[in-house]
Amino acid sequence: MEGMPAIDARKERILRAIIDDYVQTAMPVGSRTISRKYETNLSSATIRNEMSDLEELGYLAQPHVSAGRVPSVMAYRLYVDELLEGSVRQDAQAREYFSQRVRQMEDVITSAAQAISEITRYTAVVMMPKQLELRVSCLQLVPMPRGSALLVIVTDTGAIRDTVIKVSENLDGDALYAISRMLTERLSGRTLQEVQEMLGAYSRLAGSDARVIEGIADLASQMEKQSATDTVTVGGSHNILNYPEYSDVEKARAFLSVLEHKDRLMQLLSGTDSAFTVRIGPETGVPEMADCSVVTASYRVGAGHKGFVGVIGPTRMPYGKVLSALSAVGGALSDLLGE
Amino acid sequence: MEGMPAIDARKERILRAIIDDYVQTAMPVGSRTISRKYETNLSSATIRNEMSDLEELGYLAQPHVSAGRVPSVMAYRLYVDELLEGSVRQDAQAREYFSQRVRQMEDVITSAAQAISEITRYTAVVMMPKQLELRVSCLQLVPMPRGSALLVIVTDTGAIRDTVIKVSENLDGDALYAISRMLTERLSGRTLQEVQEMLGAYSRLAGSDARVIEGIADLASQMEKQSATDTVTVGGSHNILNYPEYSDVEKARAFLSVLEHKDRLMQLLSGTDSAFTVRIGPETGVPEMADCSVVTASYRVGAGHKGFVGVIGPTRMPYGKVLSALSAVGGALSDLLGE
DNA sequence: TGTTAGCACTCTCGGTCGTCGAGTGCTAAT
DNA sequence: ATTAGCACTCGACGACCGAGAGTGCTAACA
Repeated sequence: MEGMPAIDARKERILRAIIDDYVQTAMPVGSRTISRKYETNLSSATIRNEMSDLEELGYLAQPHVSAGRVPSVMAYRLYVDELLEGSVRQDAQAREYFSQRVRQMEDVITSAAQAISEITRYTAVVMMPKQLELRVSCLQLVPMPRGSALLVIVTDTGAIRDTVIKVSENLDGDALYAISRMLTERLSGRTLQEVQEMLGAYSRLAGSDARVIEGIADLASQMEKQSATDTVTVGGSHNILNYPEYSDVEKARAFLSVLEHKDRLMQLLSGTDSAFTVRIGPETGVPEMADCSVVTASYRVGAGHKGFVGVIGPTRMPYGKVLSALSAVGGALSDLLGE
Repeated sequence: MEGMPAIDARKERILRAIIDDYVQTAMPVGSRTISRKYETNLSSATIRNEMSDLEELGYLAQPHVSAGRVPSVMAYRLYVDELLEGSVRQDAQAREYFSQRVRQMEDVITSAAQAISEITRYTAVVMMPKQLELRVSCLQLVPMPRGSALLVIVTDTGAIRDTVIKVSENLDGDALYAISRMLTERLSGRTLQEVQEMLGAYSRLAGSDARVIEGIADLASQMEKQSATDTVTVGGSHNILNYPEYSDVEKARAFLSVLEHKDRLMQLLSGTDSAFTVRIGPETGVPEMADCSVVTASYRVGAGHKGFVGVIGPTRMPYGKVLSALSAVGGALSDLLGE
C-alpha cells in the first residue's frame, strides 16, 4: 500500500515551472512543454509521473483529461506564501510616479490607483480609510474675479477642500483676509460637525457676508459626509480586457459592474490585518470574481488608520511583481499621507 | 422605363419605424415586424415593396439577402438632419447634475463627462479648449500643519490651481499673508509665462522663502503647460460593453484604446463650426470607430473660445435623446465657465 | 393602380458528426 | 528511477444539414 507522495525539491521546481508557464500563456501546460522549456534533462514521461503526483496532492488540476495541467488555488497559495515570507523588493518605477504634484487625499488616492494599474497592467483599487474627527486647522478666502472667492478649508490632517462662493463685490483681498482670520480664530480646533452646528449662530457677524457663512456650512457638511465614509478609487478597470480569461464579454461586464459598486468593492479589500494579503479565486468571496485574484497591501496613514492598495486580475498573475509594485506604492502613500 | 421612386410621406414613416426598431433591438428589421408593430393597416408585402424602394434609394441595406433591413448612414443622416432643424429640447435631468460643488475647470469637465455618460449610457467625451494667455489674478498661501502651506493661484478666467509646498516653520498665517500680498502685487496681471521668467530674479526677496518661490515656479510652469494644450476627458468608457455590436472583445478593445490616446480622441471631436455635429460611421474618420457615431455639441467658454461635449456610441443611437442631453450639458457648461 | 396572398428561393443559425492532434496513463525495457 | 512506446481520451475545428426567417416575384383582387 503506497502512501501519499511527498513533495520534494524536484516536484516543487516542476510546480513552479508550471505556474510560471501558465501565468505567461494562460493555456494548460503539458508535460512536453515542461520537459523542453524548463527541465531539459528530464523526459516528458518523467514529468508526467511527477505531474500526476502533484495532481494527487491537489496542486494541479486538469480541465479535461487530454489537456495539460493548470495550477490549482493551492498551488498559487504555496507559491504566494513563499513570496510573502521573503521581503518584497521595492519597485523603483512605482516611486517615480509620485514626483508629480499631489493635491490632497483624493488626488493622491486616484493617482496611486492609476500608477498601480499602469505599472501592473491590471485593475487597481485604492482605499482610503475613513477619518473621523477631522478638525479644522485653517480657513481662508482667496479673492477671485467677479465677486467670487475661493473658500479653502484645511484640516489638521492636511486634507484640503475648497469651493467657489459668491461674495459682495466690495470686499477686497484684505477684507477677505480679515474675515478669514476671524473665522479661523473662532473655528479652528473644532470638528467639522461642530463647525456646521455653530454656523447658524454666526449668520450676523459684523463685516461678513451671509453668503460666506453659507459657503462654509456647505463645505463643512460635505467634508463631514465624505470623511465619515471610506473612499475607494479604481484605476485601469478595462485592463481586464487584455486577458483571455475575459474574452467572454459577459464575464467582463460582470467584472466591471462589481467595480462600479463601492460596497461590493469594499468587500474585496477590507477585513485583513497583515501587510499583504492574497485572495485567490473563491477566497475573494465575490462570485463574479471567482476566477480572479485580489492582492492587497496595507499602508498606514496617521494614527493607526490603515488604507489598502490592491490589484485585481486573473488568478494567474505574476504575484511577485504585483506584490513589489503594491509594496512600493503603499510605501509612497504612507510617506505622503502619514504623520 | 420607371424612374427612381420618390420618397413620400409613407416611405418616410416606414423608414422612421425601421430606424426606431433597429435602435431598440440592434437586429435587422423585417417587413413583418413593421407591418405588425408600426403600420398595422398595411400588409407585410406592401411594406416589402416600400422597403425595396427605400433600399434602391440608398436608405436601407441588407446584411444578407434573407435578413431584414438595416438603416444606412444616409438614413440616419436624414433622420438626424431633421432633428437638427428643430430646436433641441433641454433635458431637465442633465441640469440637475451640476448642483454639486464644482471646483475648477477640470472638475467641471470631468463631472460633465460623467453626467453625460450616466444620462445617455454611452461613452462621453468633453473637451475644454486651450486657453492661451492666462493671467494671474491672485496668489495666496494658506497655512497648513507641520511647516507646509497650500499655494493657490487664481487666474483672471477663474481657473484655480494649488499645490502643497514646504515653508519655514516660523512663518505664521500673517506672515504668509504678507508674502501673498506682495507676490500678488508684483505678479498679478502677468501671464503665467512671464511669472515663470520673473521668478528667477525674486529668489532673494526679503522675508520670503526660496521654497515659496520654487513652489510658485513649479505651479506656474505646470499651469502654463496645461493651459497651452487642449484638455479632454472621457466618461463611462466601458458603457460600450452594453451594446451587442461590441460583444466582440477585439472590437471593444480597439474602441477603448482609441479613447486612451488623447490625440486620436481629438480627431473625433474637433473640426466643426456649428452648434451640433453628428458624424455617422465612416464619417468619423477613425477606422476603429467605423461603426460608431459621434455626436458633439459645442459650448462657449469666454471670449469666442469653444469647447465640445460629445457622445460616442453605436451608429444606432437615439439621436434625439442624445442631442438633447448634450445640449443641456453644453448649456450648463457655458453658464458655469462662460464670462 | 395600389394592395395583398402565395410561393419559391436564399441565407444564417444551431446542432450533429467525424477527423485531428495534443496530452495523458500505463507497461515494459533500460 | 527513468524513459520509450502505445493505446486511449477528449476538445477544437470544419463539414454538413435542417429549420426558420425574410425576401422578391407573380398573380389575383379591390
